Amino acid sequence: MLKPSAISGFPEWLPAQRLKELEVLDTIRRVYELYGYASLETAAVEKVEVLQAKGVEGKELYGLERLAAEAGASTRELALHFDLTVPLARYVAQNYGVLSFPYKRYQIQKVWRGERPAQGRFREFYQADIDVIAEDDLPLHFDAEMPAVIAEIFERLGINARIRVNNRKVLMGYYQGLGLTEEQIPVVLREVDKLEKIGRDKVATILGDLGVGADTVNACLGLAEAKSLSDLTGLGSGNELFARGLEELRFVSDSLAYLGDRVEICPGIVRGLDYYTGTIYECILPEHPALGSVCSGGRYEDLASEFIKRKLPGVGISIGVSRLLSYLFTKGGWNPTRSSPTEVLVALPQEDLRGKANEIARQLRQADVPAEVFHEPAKLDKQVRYADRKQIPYVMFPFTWPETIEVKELASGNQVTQPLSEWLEAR
RNA sequence: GUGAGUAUAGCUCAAUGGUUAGAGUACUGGUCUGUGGAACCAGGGGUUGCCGGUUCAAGUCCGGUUACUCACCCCA
Repeated sequence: MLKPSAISGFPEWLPAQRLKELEVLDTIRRVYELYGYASLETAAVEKVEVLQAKGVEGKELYGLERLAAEAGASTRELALHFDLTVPLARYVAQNYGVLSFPYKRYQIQKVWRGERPAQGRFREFYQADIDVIAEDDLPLHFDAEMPAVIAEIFERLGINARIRVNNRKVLMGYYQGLGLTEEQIPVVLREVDKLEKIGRDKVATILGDLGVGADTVNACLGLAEAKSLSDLTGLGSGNELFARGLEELRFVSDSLAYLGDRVEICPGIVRGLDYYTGTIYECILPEHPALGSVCSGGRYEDLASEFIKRKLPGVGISIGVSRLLSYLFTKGGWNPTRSSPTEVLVALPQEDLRGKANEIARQLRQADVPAEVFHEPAKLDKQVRYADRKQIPYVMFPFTWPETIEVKELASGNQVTQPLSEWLEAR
């Protein structure tokens, strides 16, 4: 017999958790659509050359091949997508002629990454992306829309989250103004990004070891520790890029003022992917910052230059749904108990009541109430216990059908006898 | 990729190198054939991850291997 075992990094939820996951996915989808984004689903598989077009390392990718592939056949052509942005770029380039721009799409799919799994970090997980792609110019309007959408989703889900916004131009301009070279900037950025995690002193030491002068180190940390727009005025040594970034950041900040402290301007955040060129986002849970970002994204100047000779700027953001759920299930106090969508269990006390039980269930379903009939005549305690275990809220008994129905509400233990139509109305 | 740890019943874990590997929990049945959560009783459930070695004797010691977990790196 094969031993069943979990594959590390490939999460599988229990029924109650999956139900919750669907709720979350539905909420995300609903809000995305409320803002006018259209759904896109792309193939799980892309050509390796497409996936690597934006400089992704091969070791992150899971290749795809037939187990019984003929000897000599090339087996390194296809791989599972590791994010949803690269497939989007390919798709937009391919369908450029028939899409209307700005193209607003959402995409909720699993992605795969060949990483070592850890708390909140998976090899297979859901991402829920939205992006807007424009031709030539993309108004800043959309940079401000991203956090608005995300904030609304978190609000509907009852999750306390903090969306942080920064701008790559601010970072690049600032560091250029300090006289750092093109080679130094990415390295310095990566270290500065650890400020919150390892503390000011350690970052200063590391930067010093990289050959950055003491004054410059202080200046780097000065930007990273800025907490608001006003902390930035007077900085930047007159650098033009910095000034433009600041302008953009101000526009976004002003547009999102109504969200209060759910969105904060945070010049310390960096984001890993280097194709971001303007606004960048990340999103943390204040109650568990160690989990890392549960949602991030940014603006890029040119989505699909590898695939098409058109300038297609975009801005997008992606929710790490699996990471978010893993947190909510373990530390976030979400302990879903409902393990079935059934709202009413129709009891089947004896075989000769089967017709009545089936009819009750049919009428419930017609009224859009998920209902199931117990699968065999059995003692009623067993049937009620079944409903209890699955947290099915109601059990109906068919004895008095069709005039009335006996309904037991499990949470309270109360039982009433009334016509089904009355029960449906009161619901 | 680097470092450390763990592996025994479906799950959580016991068992000094020594009889037939136990407990809690979960499951099934009963006490209780018109109604859940409790209690009590009974029952089923194991190639101790895998391969090899040491020993009269290995769940236990040693080597290897695989998987999993945690931290780092990085990211959603």
